[in-house]
Amino acid sequence: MGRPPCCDKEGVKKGPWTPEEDILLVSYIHEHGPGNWRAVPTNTGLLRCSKSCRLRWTNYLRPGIKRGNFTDQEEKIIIHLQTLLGNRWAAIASYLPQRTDNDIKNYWNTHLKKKLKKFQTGPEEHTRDGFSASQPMPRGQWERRLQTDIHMAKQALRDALSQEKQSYLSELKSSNDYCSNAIPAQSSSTYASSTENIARLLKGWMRNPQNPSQTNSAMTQNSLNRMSGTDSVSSEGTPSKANDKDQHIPCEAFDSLFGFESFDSSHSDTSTQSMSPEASLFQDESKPDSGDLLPLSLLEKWLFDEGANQGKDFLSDITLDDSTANLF
DNA sequence: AAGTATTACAACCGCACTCCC
DNA sequence: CGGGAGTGCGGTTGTAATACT
Repeated sequence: MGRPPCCDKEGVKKGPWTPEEDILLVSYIHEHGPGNWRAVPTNTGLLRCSKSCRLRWTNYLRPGIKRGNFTDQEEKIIIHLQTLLGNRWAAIASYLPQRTDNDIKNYWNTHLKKKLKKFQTGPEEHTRDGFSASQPMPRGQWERRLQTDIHMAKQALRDALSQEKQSYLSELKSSNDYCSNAIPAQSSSTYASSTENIARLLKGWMRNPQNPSQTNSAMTQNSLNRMSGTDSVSSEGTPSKANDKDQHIPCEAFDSLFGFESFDSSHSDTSTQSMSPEASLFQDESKPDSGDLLPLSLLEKWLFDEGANQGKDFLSDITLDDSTANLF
């Protein structure tokens, strides 16, 4: 007898989430916290399977998610880690706390794969020592590999870190001003946390609740995104341009609606200490160490930690450049 | 301007793993 | 210890948006 489906196939809605569903889900999680996904559809009245709810939360609604373009820095890190870990997107994502594994996976499949192919005109995709990305090694094996390869990882990542640190830091700094200031014009990479997603979503939704094109179930996620940005209409009714999409988004919109402080990653530099309990809860639920640490320093910390585990000679191996060293 | 191809990404599916009874 | 439930993860698909002809 096979395993029963995670939910009844009948009466379960599929496809893009509507703003109403998002709001239901977010408010439920706000109240009860994430987890026990099985109970979510029942308790919220959502006609979604528990899995779908979890996915929606972890991939889109969860606080601290950075969306939009990947920076060169992130690209390099992903490439390095993919080389080391294979398609272990969750593992890779854990070193890019603001990105979801799904996001990274998509980005790899749509961008990086092609990019690498351009450079690797050779036969099989990479295979440093015979392991192909399409044939990931067993877990125990790759962990052992990872340990033995830590030196190489360190080297590769250090290269990426030292090259990109400055630009990355300035970018992070910019993103930290997100709520209080307009997003910098140079920001081709959009930082749209779930807070903004929902806030914008609500803004548009409440402004035009009768607009069937925006509120009915046919509304797609993409249209949601547009509502939150490209296609959004300012309070004066002037359509905003795509490039303006991240400007002046008040985090307070969401806060006031749900009654808790913004758990947006843009406030992450203030750390969970200053967060509301709810926000902390969300942060805790998020990926390990998510949000509160610079992804970059997280990575470096990882390197150091790994190094510490590897043995004392590891650290002596590291010759960080000045800018990197100053981080600590 | 219209049709077609390509790209991007949200969401789904199914297997694997962990935990609890 | 075994089995079931819940969850995590990676691969894949569907479709809207965009680019190209």
